[in-house]
Amino acid sequence: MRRGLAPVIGSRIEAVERPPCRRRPIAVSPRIDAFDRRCRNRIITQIGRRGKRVMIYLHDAQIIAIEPRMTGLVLLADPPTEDHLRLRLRLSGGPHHELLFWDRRGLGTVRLLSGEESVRAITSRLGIDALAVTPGGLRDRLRHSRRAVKVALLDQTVVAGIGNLYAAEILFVAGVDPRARCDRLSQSQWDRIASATRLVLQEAIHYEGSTLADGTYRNALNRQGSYQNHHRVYGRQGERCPRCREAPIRRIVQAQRSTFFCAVCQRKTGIHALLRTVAPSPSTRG
DNA sequence: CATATGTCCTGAGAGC
DNA sequence: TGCTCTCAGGACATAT
Repeated sequence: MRRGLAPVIGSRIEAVERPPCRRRPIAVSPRIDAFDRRCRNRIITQIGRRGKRVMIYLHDAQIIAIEPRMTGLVLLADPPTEDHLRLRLRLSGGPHHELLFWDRRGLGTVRLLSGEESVRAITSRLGIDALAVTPGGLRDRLRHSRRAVKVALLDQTVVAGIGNLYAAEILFVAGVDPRARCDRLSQSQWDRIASATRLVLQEAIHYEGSTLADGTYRNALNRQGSYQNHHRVYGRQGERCPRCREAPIRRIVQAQRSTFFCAVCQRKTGIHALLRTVAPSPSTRG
């Protein structure tokens, strides 16, 4: 999302409005009239990101913080439907005349922050950024936690930026059982989790995200991502594991969220986990 | 303090 | 066909 918004750097905000929407009005703060007044005639100087939040920096040190949550989209193109259009920033002086926030389920939020202090207030609870995780950073924070590692990876105060889909993919690539307690993980497992986190997220960014069966996720130009075609385990319960090509991918529920994994390739301990670190097995089949 | 649960929301799909 | 029910999961508030 952040990358897709780069074209509006340098544009001027002419107005902020809430389009007519039959659904519940979006949660904006401050209220829309103050939001509009404080944004008018400001120049967008940079687009940033803190965890999963998109940050639009204005020239007077204000910042628009967008939290898309499940179904929120930030768009420079026409939205999928007019019905769920929640917020419109009218722009001038650049290639796009509007920046939209569209949200089918309406869980997302948009906040206007004044300066670094309020940014800190809103982001101070975020952990290390997912694209910058280190094995030591993860281990220091979680080595005494009794939680299942998959649940801990979803905690944004531990690592900021991993969602449910990516937690499953990361642990599969790392070869770690999602049910394993954090306080039972070895240094080598933390190493693999950290590198798998960076690998999976960089892949996902390369393919512009995952547009799942509900078709919701789109980039800033309303185009689908293609990372769903590269998912190793997410949503693939019952299919054979892409690594061992034998065991079926299993679906379980942890903390009210679906988890997908291979019970053979993601064992807590044992010879399989040890062998895996030595040589990533080439398939002898197929 | 650490961890778990309830809450919000809409559309899709199941079951009858 | 149309109704009711369940589920998906982000972050935060509240409970244990």
